[in-house]
Amino acid sequence: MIRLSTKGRYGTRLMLNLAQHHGNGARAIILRDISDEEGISIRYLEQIIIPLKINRLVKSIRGAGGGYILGRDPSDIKLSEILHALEGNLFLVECADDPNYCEKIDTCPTFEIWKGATEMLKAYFDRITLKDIVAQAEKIKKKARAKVR
Amino acid sequence: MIRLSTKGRYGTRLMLNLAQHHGNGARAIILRDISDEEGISIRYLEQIIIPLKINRLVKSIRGAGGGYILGRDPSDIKLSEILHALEGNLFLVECADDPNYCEKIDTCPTFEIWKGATEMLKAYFDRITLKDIVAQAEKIKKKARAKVR
DNA sequence: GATATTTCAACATGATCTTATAGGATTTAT
DNA sequence: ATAAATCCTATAAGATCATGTTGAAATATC
Repeated sequence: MIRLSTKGRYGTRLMLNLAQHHGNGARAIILRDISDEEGISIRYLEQIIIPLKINRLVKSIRGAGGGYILGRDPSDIKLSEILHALEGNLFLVECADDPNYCEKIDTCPTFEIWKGATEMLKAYFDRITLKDIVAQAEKIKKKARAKVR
Repeated sequence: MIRLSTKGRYGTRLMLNLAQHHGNGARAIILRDISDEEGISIRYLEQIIIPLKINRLVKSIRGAGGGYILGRDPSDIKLSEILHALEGNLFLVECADDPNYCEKIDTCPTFEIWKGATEMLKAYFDRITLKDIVAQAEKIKKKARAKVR
């Protein structure tokens, strides 16, 4: 299967949630709230946020009144960075990542194909920032409200 | 991880191998030979070839002297078809495939992003035929020979 | 200083998927 | 009849996914 893992999907929603609460001195967000809003267990969120913290995409504030905030402005965080932190690298095949993975790499007719697909995917996720996703969310919300009226 | 499974990779090499032996009344290829050439166990190849057979990308000939041949001409077999047979759908996320997978789908700001990536991947694999991969393999072989001289 | 809140860390567990191997049944050319 | 193949089913190791448990460390607030 070519499938984005739950880590990547849940982590993106986690970051989106933080981005939506981001801005002018807003307080830190606790995982409990994200868990409730996104329907993901706290335990799993705790695991997912570790690589995001290591890659400085989020900052943690310990103790009472603590929580998490974005490490940078949403306009400065690319989706490719989020996925890279969570999924390791985005390579579709092992051999595009590790040259020693397969000794046939120099004569493999399929190598270039997988590599090309990988680069295309990466470029796609490079073009999308957290700010874009927040805007997309706003758009959807507006549409939903318009429908109700 | 976004990763192509071994089924997809091995299956593509299997099909490439058949394509390289394809043409004017060539006899059927047995898995034993593909196993030796590609370094993949026969038992595993047997499993991989089942969906290829179901999707009529290969034809099987049972009994002694039997083996496998391509179901159609290499120029008429798209890589996307091979991967679709082996990987189910190429959808990067479950929800792009199954509308009932997640009830938030209508309001999910990330849905369109994953869907877009999926469509881009599919279009990429749609443009590549088995014939193209055979040509690529020829090119690599020529280069290797030139190097030796 | 005591308490409550929250992150942080190290495991453990079960479910499911992926990867790979194995044994034997069936079909067919010779 | 025999040998050469595909075909079918089972199974096991390992990885991933998701939750749970226990508790330590940090910090705001009373």
